[in-house]
Amino acid sequence: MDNPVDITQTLSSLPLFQQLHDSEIVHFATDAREIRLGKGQILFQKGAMLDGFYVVVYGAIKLAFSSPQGNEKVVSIVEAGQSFGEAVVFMERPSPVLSQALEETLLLLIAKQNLFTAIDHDSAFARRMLAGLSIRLHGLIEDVEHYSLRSATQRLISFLLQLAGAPESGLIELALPASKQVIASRLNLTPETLSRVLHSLSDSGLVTVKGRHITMIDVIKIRQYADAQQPDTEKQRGTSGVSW
Amino acid sequence: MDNPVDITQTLSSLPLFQQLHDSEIVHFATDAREIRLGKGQILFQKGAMLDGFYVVVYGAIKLAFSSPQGNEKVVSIVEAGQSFGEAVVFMERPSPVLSQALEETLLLLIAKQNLFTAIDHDSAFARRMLAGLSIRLHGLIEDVEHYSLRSATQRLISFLLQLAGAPESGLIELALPASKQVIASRLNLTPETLSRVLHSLSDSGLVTVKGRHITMIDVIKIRQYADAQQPDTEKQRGTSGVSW
DNA sequence: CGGTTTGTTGAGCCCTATCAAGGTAGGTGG
DNA sequence: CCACCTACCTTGATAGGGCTCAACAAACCG
Repeated sequence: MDNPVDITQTLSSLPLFQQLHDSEIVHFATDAREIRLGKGQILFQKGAMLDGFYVVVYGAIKLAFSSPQGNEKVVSIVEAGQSFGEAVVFMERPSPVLSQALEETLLLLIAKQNLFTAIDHDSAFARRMLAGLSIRLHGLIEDVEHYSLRSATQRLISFLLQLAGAPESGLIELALPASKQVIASRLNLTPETLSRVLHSLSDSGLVTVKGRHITMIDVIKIRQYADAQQPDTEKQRGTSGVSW
Repeated sequence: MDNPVDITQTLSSLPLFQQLHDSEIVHFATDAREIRLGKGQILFQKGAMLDGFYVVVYGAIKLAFSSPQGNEKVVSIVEAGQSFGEAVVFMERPSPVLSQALEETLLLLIAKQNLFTAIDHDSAFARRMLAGLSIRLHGLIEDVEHYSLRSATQRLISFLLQLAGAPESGLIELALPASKQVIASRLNLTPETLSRVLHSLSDSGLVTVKGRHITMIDVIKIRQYADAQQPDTEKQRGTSGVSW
C-alpha cells in the first residue's frame, strides 16, 4: 500500500533507532506491520496485552484512562514520528491505558520478537532503549511537576511552549494537535476552563486564537505571564502513587 | 563496616537482580560502595549527574523537586529494599529531582560501569532492567491517574492501602514512612488538609491515628468509602507535559 | 525544661468544576 | 444553495474542595 522507503525513513527518524545501521533498520522495516485507523477507531483497550509497540507514521493517537463510568482522561497525544507501547511490551502486563485514533492514522507495529532479538545481539540498542524509557519516565515526572505546581494558565502555557518546541523568544504560530476537548483533558482541565483561559490570554494580548490555530505574540512576555501566576504561594505538595 | 553478606542479600532481594546468578550478584556486591547518610543529609541535588544508581539497605530517602522559591514537592519516598536513580543514569542527563535522607540511611551505590557491563553480556539482565523501568513508568502513570481523578481523601486512602500492600480486607496496622509533612507533599496536599482528612476518617470510625501509627479498622469499608467519594463527577481531564 | 520542629484547628477565599444555555462550524441530503 | 444535524466550543452563574493565613498545641531534642 505504501512504499517501503517511507517506512524505513520513518523508523530511522525515531530517536530509538537513531544509531542503528541501515541494515538493521531495514530489518525492522520489512517486518513491521502497517495498521490503518480511521478517526475515532480504537487500537486497543485498557487491559490489552500488546505484542509489539507502535510508531505513528502520520495522524495522531490518544492514550487515555477509561474509568468505569465512561469518563476519560487523556494521558498523551502521540503524533507522527513518535512511538508508544514500549513500556507495556517490556512489562508483559496489560496496558493501563486505551489507545484511540484522533484522526486518519497510519501506524507501524514493531513486533516484540524483533525488539527482543535486537536487544539480544546489540547491547548498544538495549542501552538506547533504556535511555529512551528513562527519558519518558522523566517526561512523566515533569508532568507530575507541572500538575502539582501549576495553575490552569501555567499548564496551558507550558503545553503551548512545548508544542512550539520551547522557543526562547519571538512570535510563534502553531496548530493544536487535537480538538480542544482532548487538549483540555490532557491538561487536566474541563473544556470550559480551557476556553476561559484561552480567552483571558487573548484578552491580555498574549495570544491570538482562531479555531485550532494559535499565535503566541511574544514568547518572552508569555513566559513572564506564566511566572507571574501563583508567584510562590505553594508550600508542600508532591505526588501520589507508586515509587519509581 | 557492615558485613558483605548483608549487601549480597540486599541486592539479591531487588526485583532487578532477581534472576541473576549468585556469582553475578557477588560481583555487584563487592563493587558496590556503601554510603551512610544522617537524617536530613542531602545525597544529590537537582541537576546532579549520577555515576550509578542507589539501593536503600535501611532508612528512607525522599526524592523531590525543589523550586527556586525553596518550595519542595516530594515525588517519591524510597524505602529499604528499593532502588532509585536508574533512569537518571541511563539518560546521562542531570537529575530532575534532589535526593535527601529522611532518617539515618545506608545506601549502596552501584556503579554505572558495572551496570553497563552487565547489560552488555547478559541480555536477560538488559530485559529485566527494561521491564523494571517500564513498571516504574506505569507506576507514575497510575500516579497521574490518581492525581487527576481523585480527591484528597481518595489519594490518602490509596496511599495507605498501597503502603499496607493492597490488602483485600481485614484490620491493618501500619506506620507512616515519613513525617506527615512529607506524606502530605507526596500526596500533593498541604499538611493542614492531610490533618483534616485524617481526622474525618477517624471521625467516621474508619481509622485510628496515633502519631505515625495508623490502624485501618476495616479495609473493605475504607475501600467503599473511597469509592463513594466523588462518584462520577469528572468529565474530561488528563495530564500535561511530555509525551511518553 | 526551654526551644524548635511538627502537627492541629479555625476562618476565609480563590480557582476551577459543575450545571445550563446558547452559539458556531462542518458535513449531509434535499 | 440552503436547512438541518451534530459535534464542538463558548459564556454565564454557582458552588465547593482544598489552599492560605494565623495562631495554638504537642512532640521531639538537646
